[in-house]
Order: sequence, then C-alpha cells, then structure tokens
Amino acid sequence: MKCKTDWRGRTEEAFYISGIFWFFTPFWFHSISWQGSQLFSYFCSMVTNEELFRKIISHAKEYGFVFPSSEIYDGLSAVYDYGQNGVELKNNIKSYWWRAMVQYHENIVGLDSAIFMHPTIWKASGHVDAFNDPLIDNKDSKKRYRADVLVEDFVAKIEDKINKEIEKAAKRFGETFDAAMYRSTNPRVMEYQAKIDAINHRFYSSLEKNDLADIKALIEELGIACPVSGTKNWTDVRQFNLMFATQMGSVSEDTGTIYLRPETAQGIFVNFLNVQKSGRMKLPFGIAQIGKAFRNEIVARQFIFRMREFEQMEMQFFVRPGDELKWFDYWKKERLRWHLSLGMSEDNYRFHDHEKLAHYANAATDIEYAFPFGFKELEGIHSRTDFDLSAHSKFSGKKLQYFDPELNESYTPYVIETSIGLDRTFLAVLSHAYTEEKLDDGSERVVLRIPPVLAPLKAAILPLTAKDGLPEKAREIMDVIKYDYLCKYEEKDSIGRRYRRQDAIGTPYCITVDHQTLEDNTVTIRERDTMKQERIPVERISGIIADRLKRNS
RNA sequence: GCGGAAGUAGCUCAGUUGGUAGAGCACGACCUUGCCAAGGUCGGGGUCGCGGGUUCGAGUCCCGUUUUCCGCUCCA
Repeated sequence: MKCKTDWRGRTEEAFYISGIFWFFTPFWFHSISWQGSQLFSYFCSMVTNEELFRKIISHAKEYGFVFPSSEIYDGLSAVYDYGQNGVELKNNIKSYWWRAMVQYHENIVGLDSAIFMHPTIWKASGHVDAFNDPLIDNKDSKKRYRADVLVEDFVAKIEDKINKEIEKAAKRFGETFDAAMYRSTNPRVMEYQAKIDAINHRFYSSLEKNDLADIKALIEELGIACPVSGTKNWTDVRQFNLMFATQMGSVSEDTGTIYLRPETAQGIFVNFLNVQKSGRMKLPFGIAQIGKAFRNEIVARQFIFRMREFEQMEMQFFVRPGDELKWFDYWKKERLRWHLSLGMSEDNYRFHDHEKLAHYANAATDIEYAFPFGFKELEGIHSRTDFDLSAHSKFSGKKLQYFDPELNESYTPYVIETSIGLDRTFLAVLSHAYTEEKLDDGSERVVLRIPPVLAPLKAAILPLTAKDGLPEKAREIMDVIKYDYLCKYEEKDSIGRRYRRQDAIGTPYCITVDHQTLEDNTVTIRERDTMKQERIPVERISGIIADRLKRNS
C-alpha cells in the first residue's frame, strides 16, 4: 500500500532493479553475480542514504529541531542549537533515560557535577597525556599520521628482525636454546635492541618536552616513508590537544589553566565518596549523570553525530572486584533492552566488542546504531576496573575505598560504565523516524515516526473550522489538557494541512473538535502513524493519551 | 588540517559572451472551503556567504576568506 523509503534509503525500487538483474541472469552465473548484485544494491542504498541524510538535516532545520549555531554570523563549525521542537525531543530522551536508570533502579542515584574541575583530575584520568596526539602530514599523499604511530611501526619492524634472528637461532640450536639468554647476549640482537631503546628514549623525551621539531627530525633521520606515497616529504609535527582550555581567576595551582571536561565520568568518580557516604550506598550501586562535555575534535562532522560540544548520559556502576564481568554482561543486556524499548527495530542495533582494549579496561563493547551513514557507536559499555578510583586516590592522596560489611574488609570498587551520546540518540531517533510516504490517494506525506513517549508535542487540538463556536470549545479543551501534556492549539489552514504539519514534527495524536462535539461532548482522536480516527468523550482525552504513551514505553 | 564540490528569498532552484535580481512552494492579510496539504485576491521578504581586485558596469571573471557536503585522517 505504501511505498516507504525507510531511513536506510532502501526504497522498493532499489530492490526491484537488483531483482531484475537476478531474474535475467543465467543460473550458472548466479554464484558469481550474487556478490555483484549485492554490491549494486549496496551502491544504490549508499546513494539514496546520502540523499536521505541530507533530507533529514534540512527537515530538522525547517521544522525547528536543529539549527546551525550562530547562523546569522555564518555559523560556527560543528556546533548546533536545538530549536523549539528539538529541545523537547532532547529533554524527553533525557527523562526517558533518567527514569530507566535512576527511578527504576533503586541502587542508582543521580548527580550533576560542574563542567569545571580541578586540573589535576585530567592528569589522573590520563586525558592530559592521551588527548595530546602529535600529528604529521605527508605532503605528497596528503595523508595524516600520528607521529607516535609512525615511530611505533618503525620500531615494530626492528622488533620483527630480532624475532627472526631468534627463530633462526632456535632452529640452529634445537631444544637447548634459551631465547632470553640469546636476546641478552647475541651482538646483532643487542644492537637492534639498543637502536629500539634509543629511538624510544628520544621520542618520548621529546614528546615530554613538547619538542615537536625533534620528533620531526627523528622521523626524517629514521628515513620513515609514507606507506601510501612512499616519499619522505613531511610537514612539521603539530600537537592537537583535544581538551578545551580556559583561564580561571583563582586556582591554587601555579597556572590558572583549567579544562572544559572532555567526559562527564570523572565528575562521578571524584564524588564517589560523597555520594556513597551521604547516601549510605551499599555496593553494588551506581551514579548517573547527564551533562555537556567538550572535545576539540580535529574533524567534527556528520551533523550532530560528532560535535565539539556534546551531551552524554553516563552511569558508573561500582561493584565488588571479581564481580565486574558479571555486571558487565548485565549492563550489556540491560542497556540494549532500553534501546529496544523505544521500538526502533531490533535490526538497527548491534554490539561491537572491542578487541583492543584501552589501558584501563578489561572488557568493552559498543552498542552501534544503523545511522544513514552506517553502523556507528551510540553507546559504550566498559569494564573500567579500579583504574579511575585508584588513579584519583593516588593523585589526590585520599583513600577512595569501600568497606564491605559482608566481607569485613576495605577495597577499591571496580566500575562498569555505560556512556551514551545524547545527541547521537537524538539523531538515531530522527533518522529512524523520518519517513516519506505515498498514500493511497496518490498524495505524499512526510511523517516523523518518533516513539510517542519522546515526541516533542503529545497532541494538537484542532477545531475543524474556525467558526460556529468550534474554536471556543477547542480552547476549553486545550486549557484542560495542557496541564497534562505539551500540546498545541491550531486553527489556521484546512484540517488536512494541519494534520500534515503535525505529522512533520511527529505529534502522535490530533484531537479534532467538530460540530458533533458541541452536541455530545465527544472529539475525534487521530493517530499519526495509521491516520485512523476514533471518537472519544472529551473527559477521557488525557487518560487515553496516557494509556497509549505507557503502552509505547 | 589537506584535497574536491557547493553557497542566489524560510525551502527547492533558474539567472544567456559581464548590462536594472526571478519562479514554484512556504509566509502574512482578507475571501472561499470544511476530516487528511498546495481555490481566489493582495502583500511582505534577497546589499546574490563575506572581503578585496579587474571593469564604465560583477550574481556572473580573478584572488582571499568563511560555512556546508564528500574523501583522507582521528575517534575513551
């Protein structure tokens, strides 16, 4: 009935075309052409996806969801403002998450920590070191590399040579061979090892001194060539600090430089004791927080997917050491359940387990969402061990431990983190919701199938005509239910056009006041997705909407 | 940050070898209609992203710059 272009842009036509190829190809050719036809439809979907993504972005602007920041001043790169409908959707996502985490879990409490934090926090967390990448470009291939990675790769090659030497020697000497001994005595291996040590020493001491010129000199002396162009035509090494720095008047340190937090997690860790003691929290328990974070990304793109100022919804769950993988699994399942509860199709989500773990983690996974530009990280779930609390313990000199009455001992709790991007969730909802439909009568409509519980407006109150006392009656109804839900009253334009306008911003219900309303005090309630209408008594409007929203969440 | 493409009304776009800024939709007022958008009349809105240059004259040609998109790169 409906020719739907879903958010992946896989229109029926795309399948149809690849189907024709399939049908007319000789059977013997199918095994070969299968991949080709897959590629072909993939290509089709890529093209329509780009188009679809563009449409979503302009729809978001046109209907007051997302505006480019400072637009009248030409905009500010990768910064966006949320408009009148966007702010509602965003707030609804926040409270949907907050309810699920804080209200429905008796052992999770909230927190709202400041964006400004003591500078040493970022040393303890590792951000000062890890967020400083020295970068270098090859002028011929125009490729950019991390200088430390180039040097590491070079070192790895020497390491390979050592290993080959040892292998050869092992064959020669047979079972009596002692690799460790060989390593520390063989002159050629020792020479290689000395070279590695020299390179590493020079690189890291230069990095520490922030001597970028010497890092470039090192790369040139080693004769490292670009893997793509094969040339050694390098730019200067530049340092990108991914943390925004600013000045604060009175900081007791010698420098007044403070950073805008690059993640909200540290605010939770440094308040671990405050919350645990004042809330008399018993392990396992969690602290949840929603807030802004800032990263000076080199490349911030893809609309609100990667911004320099963004909002996270994080929860740190403190557990007994040894239990962490059990809880990691628990939160993996629990968080996916939350996503699926929005009803945005199971196929759109997948786990991506990390094979290479960060220095602090012993297990990590991402929940990825199928955005129009592919599966991308939406939420991270990490088992962070006791890395954070121990680091803060060490840097602050305060003992961040928990006395476990059951075990009758103190220990540093382990942490499971769930960290979801609010703006990314917003984009996921919008991408899922945006639908272009062809109706039976041949007309088209754009409808945002936002999960009703998240929709900016819950209902529109519409008098069928702007006369005969219908506006007055509709106003009366509006004045009652506006205290239950965010609603909009509208009387301008034909009723059909008003329905379409509400479809375009995802309002799940339209309440229409007609002539019959004046007689028997009933109205029609129109459902956004099906466009079906039913007649209900005025006094039951709020209750019926409440029931349906609950059913949807 | 590098390379490529683009920027004209709220949106989608047209604009001839350089010669007085346009259309459709949207918006506002009034009329008409009255349950799934686009009937009538009238109207508002653009220093053509910004800044220079060439020219008698620049939306158009040249340079710079900025923003967006694509690719590279990066991504706790």
